[in-house]
Amino acid sequence: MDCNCVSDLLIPPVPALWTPGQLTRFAFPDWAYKPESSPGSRQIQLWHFILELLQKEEYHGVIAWQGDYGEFVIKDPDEVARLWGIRKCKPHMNYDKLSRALRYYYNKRILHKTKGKRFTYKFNFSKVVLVNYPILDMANSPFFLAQNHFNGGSTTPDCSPEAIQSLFPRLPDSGRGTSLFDRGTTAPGPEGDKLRLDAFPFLSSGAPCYSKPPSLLGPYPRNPPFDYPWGFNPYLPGAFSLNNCPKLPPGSLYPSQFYPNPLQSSLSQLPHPFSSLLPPGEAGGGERGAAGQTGGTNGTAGGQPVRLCLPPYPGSLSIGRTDIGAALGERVEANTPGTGVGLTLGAVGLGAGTVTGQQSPTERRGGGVKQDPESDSDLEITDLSDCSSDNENEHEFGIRKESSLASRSQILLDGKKGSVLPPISALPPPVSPHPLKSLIPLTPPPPSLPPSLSPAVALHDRHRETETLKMIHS
DNA sequence: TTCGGAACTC
DNA sequence: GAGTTCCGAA
Repeated sequence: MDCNCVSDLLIPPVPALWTPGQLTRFAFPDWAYKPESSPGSRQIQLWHFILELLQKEEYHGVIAWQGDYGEFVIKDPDEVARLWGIRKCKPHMNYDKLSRALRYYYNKRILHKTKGKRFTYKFNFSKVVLVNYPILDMANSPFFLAQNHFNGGSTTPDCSPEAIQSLFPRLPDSGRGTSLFDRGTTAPGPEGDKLRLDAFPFLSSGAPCYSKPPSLLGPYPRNPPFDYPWGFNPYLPGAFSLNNCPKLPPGSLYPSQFYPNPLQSSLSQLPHPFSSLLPPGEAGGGERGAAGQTGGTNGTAGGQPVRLCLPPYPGSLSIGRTDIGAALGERVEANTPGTGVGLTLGAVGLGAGTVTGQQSPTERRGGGVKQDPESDSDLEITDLSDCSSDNENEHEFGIRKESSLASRSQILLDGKKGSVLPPISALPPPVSPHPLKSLIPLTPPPPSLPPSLSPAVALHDRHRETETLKMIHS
């Protein structure tokens, strides 16, 4: 009898950038989570499954990103094995077998073990990328070589513009798409496939630019991995924001990415491919969006020069702010002259991990609450009653939905635990202060935009007023 | 706890 | 090919 337990399991792709409701610590390209990237969900590969779990907030108590970029820890090996067994209709799956399957990836260089850390593995995303999109020779890119543990990744990552550029042999010049490459309508063939930078949000993980990427979760330090001059802290909101990096409004505890509308409006200002981060129909949304689509003059309001606000990457990033910014700017400007781009923080995860005291898997086993029906991020674990053959213990497999909503409510609503949202100082650092992560124009928006629509604009105006007053006083 | 060989299934 | 299962070794 065929196993139908997961035959209908189709996990929708998730956006490359996370909304506040999708609190996660890393943003990986959506294809990395797509079950269709493997030959059918029924034959989902383990590493895809791992990514799925890692993606889902409700499983952060079971498996979660931790430590270096791409590194994850299996907090509950038995639970992960159980979920994997459910997925594969292998009721007798256990961690020993699961780990054997993970070890199977060692030789394939998709995973490797983090020595000295229990149940901790690390994705080799350069390999993963190659598996999915071999056209990107990332394995040979200095950008990724430095991250690659299999070629002596302890070397300082090469974050030079050339290294970064080596990842993107072709940059799009117009239009937007929904996949890794925009399929050029006028230029079929290799030149018609336009790489979407936004399909690689993980490039912004910071890992390639960090000798030691920021640690993320509970027991790990949350300070920036290195010191920044002038007290710059990339993990604070607005650290990369516009106009000499003014802070976000007081209520904005998180970078703009966590606010859908600001995100959209910000992205919509950007030239392609950054504007393509927005869903179709939204990229041009707002009064400032259209210019980005047309490669127009957005980002240069008032004729101000292009300015970039980049963190000074240490180590190999001797190029510092302006250099890499110029490199990026040049690339962007090649397509959209005069477009200013700035860099903002990567996604900050609020995850329900060790910080929030979420339910243990055992506790959640009794719950079975289907949470957030609107979310597309639920892992569809279905009954194994249809599982075939050796499922003599199939009664052990039930539908167990994790009630992450409850834990999320605790995070967000329980005043004792979080007071709506934890203070920014209590937040884990965002993972990716990398320039490619999210780019926001640094120049002020056109005056047509009511300040009420943009707290950042209001701040900017306030800042200008302050500057004016200072000038008057001086 | 981690590893890898070997046989095996699908 | 991609695991799964079993097992002994470190």
